[in-house]
Amino acid sequence: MYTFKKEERLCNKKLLDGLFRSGFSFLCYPFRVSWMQVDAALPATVQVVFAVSKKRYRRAVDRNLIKRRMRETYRLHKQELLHLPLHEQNQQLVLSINYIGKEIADFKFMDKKMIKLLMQTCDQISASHVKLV
RNA sequence: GCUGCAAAGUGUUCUAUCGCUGCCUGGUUUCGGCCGGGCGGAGGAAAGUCCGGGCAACAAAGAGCAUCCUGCUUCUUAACGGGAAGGCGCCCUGCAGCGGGCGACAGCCAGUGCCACAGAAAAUAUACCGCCCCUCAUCGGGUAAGGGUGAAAACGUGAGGUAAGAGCUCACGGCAGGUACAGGUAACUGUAUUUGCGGUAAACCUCAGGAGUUGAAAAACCAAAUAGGUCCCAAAAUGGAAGUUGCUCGCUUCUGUGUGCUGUGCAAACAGCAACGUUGGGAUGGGUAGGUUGUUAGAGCCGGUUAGCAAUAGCCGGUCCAGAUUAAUGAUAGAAACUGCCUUUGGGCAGCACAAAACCCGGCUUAUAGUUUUGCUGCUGUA
Repeated sequence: MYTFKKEERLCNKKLLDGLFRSGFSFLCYPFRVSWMQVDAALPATVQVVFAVSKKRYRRAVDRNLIKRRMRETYRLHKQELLHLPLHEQNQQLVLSINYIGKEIADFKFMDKKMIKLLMQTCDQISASHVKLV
């Protein structure tokens, strides 16, 4: 349920390249999201990657803190907001979430934004699906 | 007691819920998994990547030259540009000692160069003022005692000496080199004697010692997939159209097909040969992505003991202590320490440093809230 194992992380280099080259993207401050639907079988319904700019945050301690908060908020909400709708539509997704905020946000703020982000993603996917059909 | 400096040590803790990662392990299974349990899981600097080593691959007869690095001595070590002890110089300090701090601290008596501005002159003294001699005077000659300049002025003071002067001579003193003796493993120190007297080697250089190159994205291995390379074997045609047949295969006819060479022919063209290409099969070594090893039992850590002034080393006993790889070591809530501020002495509010392993060690450097210990400077109080 609230797990976040290796299968749910995006490690495949080819998929990553494809995501950044031809995926869709939108902004949901303080995050920037890129996503792409995948036909080939994945080990999990959604594979995700979190990123924080090294240019913006010089110290490794800060980057770690942001990534951990992002991961935690994603972990708590992904099941009901992302996995269930996708499962109904029989879709698979790769996702990247970039942190672009200028300051280190606290947990509550990130939590709120992550819920919004996930819902927005779902909307976009179903919209594109309808368009294709 | 306070303050400052230096050195050494320490670098918040606990509970609940939900997770991540490594190892061990129980049950179940349709052998894909599923449900559990236990034990570990960032640092003193993990940082900067500045030195040194292990390890790995490649290179390599030996010697010299070049280039780069190091530079008081002895010791320590796997090694070092690190460390320890000692020597010398400078500073704290007006002198000496104690104590503390700092020092690229080998050689300008091998050679070459450089020394801004000012100043007459910055090094075999081209003499500005001055002094002395000669002269009626100028010119000329001697002179580094004095003036002024400068970061630095021809070793300092006194005497002799002289026309005036000058280490020219002498006495005392300063610094440097040589020699002898004494002490010390040595750097060096002391005494005697002798020779000399600007600085600069983070100037070239000289001397002594050292350095192969590249780094875990090193390197070794694994079975598949994809595209292409090379080699071998086989097929000689192949595409299109028409006919034959109920249809397909097959067969027949017509037509098109790159390069080179040879032959026939005036030419178009035809025939033959060659490799290349085409199709199918096989082999091969490399690249990409993936996985495993390398990769955490080590110059390890803790305690004791022996040797040593110490760095350090030996011996004995105990112990196993992170291992990620788009990169784990967390999030939330509550409580307790600690530090400020407020206070109605119940408490309330705020803060809690610097900073994240990436093959592994030894150092150095830099960052660091608090707090503990030791030493020292300064101030103040008491006896």
